[in-house]
Amino acid sequence: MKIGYPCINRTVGCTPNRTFRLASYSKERLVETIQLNLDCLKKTLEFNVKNNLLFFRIGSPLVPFASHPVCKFNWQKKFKGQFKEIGNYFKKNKFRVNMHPDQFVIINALKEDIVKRSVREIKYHCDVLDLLGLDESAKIQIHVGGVYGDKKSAMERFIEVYKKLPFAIKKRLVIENDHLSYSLKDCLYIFKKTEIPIIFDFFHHECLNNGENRRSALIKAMKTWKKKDGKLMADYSIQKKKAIKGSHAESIDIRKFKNFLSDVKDLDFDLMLEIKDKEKSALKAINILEK
DNA sequence: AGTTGTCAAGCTAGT
DNA sequence: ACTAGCTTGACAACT
Repeated sequence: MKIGYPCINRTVGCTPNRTFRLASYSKERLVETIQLNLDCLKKTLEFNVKNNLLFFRIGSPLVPFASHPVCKFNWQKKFKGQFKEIGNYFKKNKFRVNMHPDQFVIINALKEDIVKRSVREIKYHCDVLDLLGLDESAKIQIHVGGVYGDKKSAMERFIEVYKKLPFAIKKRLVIENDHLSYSLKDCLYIFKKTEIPIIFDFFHHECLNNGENRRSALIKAMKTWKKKDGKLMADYSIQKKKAIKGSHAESIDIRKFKNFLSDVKDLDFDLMLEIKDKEKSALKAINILEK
């Protein structure tokens, strides 16, 4: 099992998610920001290697406005060498990598324009992973979304849109069970029609399920990952106290985490800790795992 | 230097 | 009607 945390490290003193306002867009600003983000990404990865945190989620703003019409600059070409270098670092250290596009990405939206922009945005995420030279086990996770009061139709729309996506996207796209609309069971239905792998979110499963315990649910989700997809990816979090259902806790609860591990650690999968204090909790988790 | 309102994009549940 | 929350922060203008 590899353990990781998403997008940003609070210790290294920089962020790989710098961006800027659309109003101040310029090619120069874009190039400058991408450079700073790549530099920080490298620094973050070095921290992770040192601490054996080998599952990492790259933040979407790595290349700001990449899928926006304002961006006409060929950043892919300009930064090709640096992406390759970071990709080699990922590979050398056997990292598991994923990305998670924003909530605006809804490929089964009713408005054609939203669908189009969503696909563009996913394509950008693919470009990043492709430029890094990562294989099909590097995934892009999205929620099914697009309910608009009729989940059944939304699922059918998702299936139809997914079928027509280019292979470059299909090979990386995975769906995540969410805490409001799509349970594991719903995702399994979509899997049956599309063979899209399911990222299993333990916390969301606690919020929305059909009575399966977490171990048996995890096993069901694991079966949706083929060999070329790599091991199942899972998200882990716990409820933040005195906050609305679904908000993520500030830090890991050691007792709960040990209990969690004892349930599932004999099963081989990679675990992303979606906890607000990021690497701080990830370090606690890896220590518990390695003990 | 520190604080605060706002930022490309959507949706849902809760108030 | 409005906002918090989502994986979530960071920018930029103002004090």
